Amino acid sequence: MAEKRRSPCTLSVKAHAFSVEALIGSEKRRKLGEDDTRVCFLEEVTEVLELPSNGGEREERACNRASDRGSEIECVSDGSLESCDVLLESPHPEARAQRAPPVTVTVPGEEMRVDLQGSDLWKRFHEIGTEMIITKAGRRMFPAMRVKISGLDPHQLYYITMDIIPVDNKRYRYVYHSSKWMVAGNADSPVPPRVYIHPDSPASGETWMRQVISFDKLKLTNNELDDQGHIILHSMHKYQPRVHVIHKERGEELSHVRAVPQGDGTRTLSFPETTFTTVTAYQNQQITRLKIDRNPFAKGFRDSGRNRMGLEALVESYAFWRPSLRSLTFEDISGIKQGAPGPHGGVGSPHLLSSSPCSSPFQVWPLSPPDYTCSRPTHTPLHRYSNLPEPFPSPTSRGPSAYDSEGFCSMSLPPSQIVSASTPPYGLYGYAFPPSPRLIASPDKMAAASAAAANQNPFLGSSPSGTLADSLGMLSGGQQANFLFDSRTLGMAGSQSGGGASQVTTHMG
Amino acid sequence: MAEKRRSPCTLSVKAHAFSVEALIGSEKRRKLGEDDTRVCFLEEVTEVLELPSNGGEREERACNRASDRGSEIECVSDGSLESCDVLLESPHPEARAQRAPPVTVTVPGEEMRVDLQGSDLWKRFHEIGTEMIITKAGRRMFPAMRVKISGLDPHQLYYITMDIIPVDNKRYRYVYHSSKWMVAGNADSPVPPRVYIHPDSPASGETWMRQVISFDKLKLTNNELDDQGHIILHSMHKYQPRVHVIHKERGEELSHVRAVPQGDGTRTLSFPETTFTTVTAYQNQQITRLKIDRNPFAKGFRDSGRNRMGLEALVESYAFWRPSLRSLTFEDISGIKQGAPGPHGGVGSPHLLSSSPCSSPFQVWPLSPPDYTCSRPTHTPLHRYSNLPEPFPSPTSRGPSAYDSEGFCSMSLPPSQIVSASTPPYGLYGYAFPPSPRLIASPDKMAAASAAAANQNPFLGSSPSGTLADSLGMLSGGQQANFLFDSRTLGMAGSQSGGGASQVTTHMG
DNA sequence: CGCTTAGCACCTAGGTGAAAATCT
DNA sequence: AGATTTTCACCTAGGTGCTAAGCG
Repeated sequence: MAEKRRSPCTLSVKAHAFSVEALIGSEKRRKLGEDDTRVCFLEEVTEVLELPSNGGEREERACNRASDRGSEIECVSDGSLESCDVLLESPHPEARAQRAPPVTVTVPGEEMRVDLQGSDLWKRFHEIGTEMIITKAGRRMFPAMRVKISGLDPHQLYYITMDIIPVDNKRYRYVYHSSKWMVAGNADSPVPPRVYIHPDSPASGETWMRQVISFDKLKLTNNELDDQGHIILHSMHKYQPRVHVIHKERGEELSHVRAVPQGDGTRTLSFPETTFTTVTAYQNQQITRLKIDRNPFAKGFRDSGRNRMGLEALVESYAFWRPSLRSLTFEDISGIKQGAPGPHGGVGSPHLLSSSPCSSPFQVWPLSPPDYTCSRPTHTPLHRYSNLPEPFPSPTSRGPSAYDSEGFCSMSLPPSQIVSASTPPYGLYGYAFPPSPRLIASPDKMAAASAAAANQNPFLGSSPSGTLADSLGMLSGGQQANFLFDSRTLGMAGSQSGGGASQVTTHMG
Repeated sequence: MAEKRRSPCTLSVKAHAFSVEALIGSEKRRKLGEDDTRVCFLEEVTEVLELPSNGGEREERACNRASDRGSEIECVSDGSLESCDVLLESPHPEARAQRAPPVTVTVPGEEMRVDLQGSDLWKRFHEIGTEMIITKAGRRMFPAMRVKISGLDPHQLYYITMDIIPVDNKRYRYVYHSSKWMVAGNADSPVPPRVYIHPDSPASGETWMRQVISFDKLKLTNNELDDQGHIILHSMHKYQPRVHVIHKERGEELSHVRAVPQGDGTRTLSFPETTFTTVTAYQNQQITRLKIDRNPFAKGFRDSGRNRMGLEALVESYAFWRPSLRSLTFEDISGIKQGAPGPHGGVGSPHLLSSSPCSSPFQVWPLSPPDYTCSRPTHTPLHRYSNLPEPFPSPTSRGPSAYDSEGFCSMSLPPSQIVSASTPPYGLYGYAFPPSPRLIASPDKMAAASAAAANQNPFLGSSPSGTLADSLGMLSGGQQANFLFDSRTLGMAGSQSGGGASQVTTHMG
């Protein structure tokens, strides 16, 4: 099966050029793990920013971005064991200084909190320097943005949208020699701004809060003439995704166009760890690896997994095609290893083919953390890299935590843990959330809703799922009957739902 | 490849019991074909029915159905070459007699027309006796309901929903001996009524009219405890799908629940050829065959196709596993044939393994058309069976018309037409409509919409696709700026869009 | 015996990065 | 030489009817 692939055990041509630094990666932080949903005990951080109109460094950099409407919240809080210094980082110090109270609040006392799901994975990428492939036909993001929102008025309607704005006005190029992104000039000319409207929009606050709001259907393209509605970006630029929560005013659906996104009923949220650089082909091998290890659709490029033959068979077949097994080069080893860090360690020769570039003769620790400033628009301190030399986890151990498996270095782990890689990583990350049909942000809007028995008219009666009611606007409550979430309540709720996720709390009317 | 299937060339165990009548089928009507979208020159039929409140035979039969709200339109018009008598049929003669003018019309002069897409295929099934499988997990319908609507107010918002009501209060069983559905008692107790809300809802009339509105994501289940929002039905009962067009009143989205579906802003449409009997396993072999031949997902059960080996290889491999090739039984032949009516005729022995039960020694014409009255709630005359003995089409010819390929009898066609089956039926029927991304009823609502360049604020500016505007309710027009379609205009439009489709025109406010 | 269910092989549909080809 | 496009094998995800087993 695996032999069908033309060269399953070799790095790309660019592998000849990658640097040792790039192969090592700044791995650390191994959590008690419970996937992305593990509990966060850290205090949430509230950053309510009011960008007056135009101004500040960012405004000058961002060409096509669609900001400057409503208040913008940036959240960097983190439930992981990472240094809490990060919590106070902000890519926009000038904006943080303006920290302003929320403007007119339609529902006084209501407080909205947003958790970024999969924050840990995002940070793993961010530490390396997240890259997102863009293609003419449109390419999904991985990871995808997933948020969980609290504090909405359950009976009000909201649109939730996402856009992606430039982080600066620079163009970048990746220097293999130094494994760094370097400025390569000014940004290209603006592209048509686009917004991805979450397909469940509009929906009630109740509906939104009940589900993880996923943007995994969103696609990025570099085709400026795209007619598929994908988000158009420039390659080799840095971007920041943003989520917008837009309160739908009753009776205003067909008018007051401009008021919708600009009014106080709109909140804009961004998570600095979700910034990324657009590419048409991955530049950093670590990014490639992490994508392959975590994106289920790239499973074909993992050599671990249940369908894999054992080490012996692999070596045999490999020797069959490449008779000079004994004269394996670094490229050979890396190639084998890159995809097959899994089931071998426990049964075969864990040293010969153990699992990562780290085991290569070139393996070294970086003397200093890589400079990621190019990948972050801020002056963020690099605290997170301070504990780099921690032992790496098993590259493919598939324990209860999705974040325990990375596929990097395994040398410090006993072979038994490596063997556990043979159990496939099904259901990791959000792609296999526990099937809670109504709660998953479905592409279909779960449109078929129970119209509640006991009534001949399917449009009458209560709607257990709420979907029908949401879609048909049959909610009985109104602005007079709002649920009020205060910050204390939400803070407590954080220990139930938002573990490990970036969070933000704000007021919204 | 094909040999992997355990018994690719045998009928099911039930094959021993099927009747010759069931194998023959009432085939006829071979059109010039242009798929489902071929032009219809027949005059459209308008049937505006006002079901007063309760009354009529049907009301007594339907137990759980959610009718009796708004006016209900039944349409049986047809653009095919079928006898035009059908055009005047109605399953509800008593209702037809009442043919009433539309009730309060919000927009005077506006006339709504609905075309059933794929009407020809529906009729093919209907002639046999459509069966739909229901499962615990939910099963899609095939064919799926697809309609095209004209005459809506482009600037108003509408919900489009579908429900499925019992045709009578009977339970049925299929008698293999006579290939008929027979009444087997009274209907089972009612099930929770459910409504499938088209995922694009709500959307503007403009949006709805621009696309084929497909209900192919709808699923049927026999699980009365279903929590997936699927439509719950009883097995072995007869049902009629209905489409509802519900005008969304501005400002009423959160109240006046009952008014929404009952008011004059609601139109209910049903197409008698879409009635079906629910089953947990197909009863009539003809239905099985037609499903396999037309549903792309059942392609694995067709033995035609590009990946198929030639007849010789097929026979060889068949003989390999079943050494008694020379003593092929009818079951053997039927088995081969059932799946492989395709590439053999032109190259090998078209008589030995040619393509259908019709070529079996049992092949006969039915002396009288099968009694389908059970499958139709009406006293519809059986005109459509009058021209039964017409030559059958190529079973797998894949010409420009999806309706030219059926997989029944090929004996009257030259081998060359049969060989053409080797070109796969990709893109037939609606599953592969010409990709007009914005116009296809997408599960995603095409949420990422262009916010029109030229504006920093993505929520401002015009929306070329209309999607953003529709979703955010930013249409500038209102009730004062309605497009008016009169019946003449719509009739002309029929030659562009609704060819071969069932149509209905009504007034709607 | 009739009907239902669960597992299966076989598909469609489409998301991956690799690699080669092409563009600039 | 760098960036982009295209094609491909290999996946996920899920829709088919078949089959055998289960149920009443």
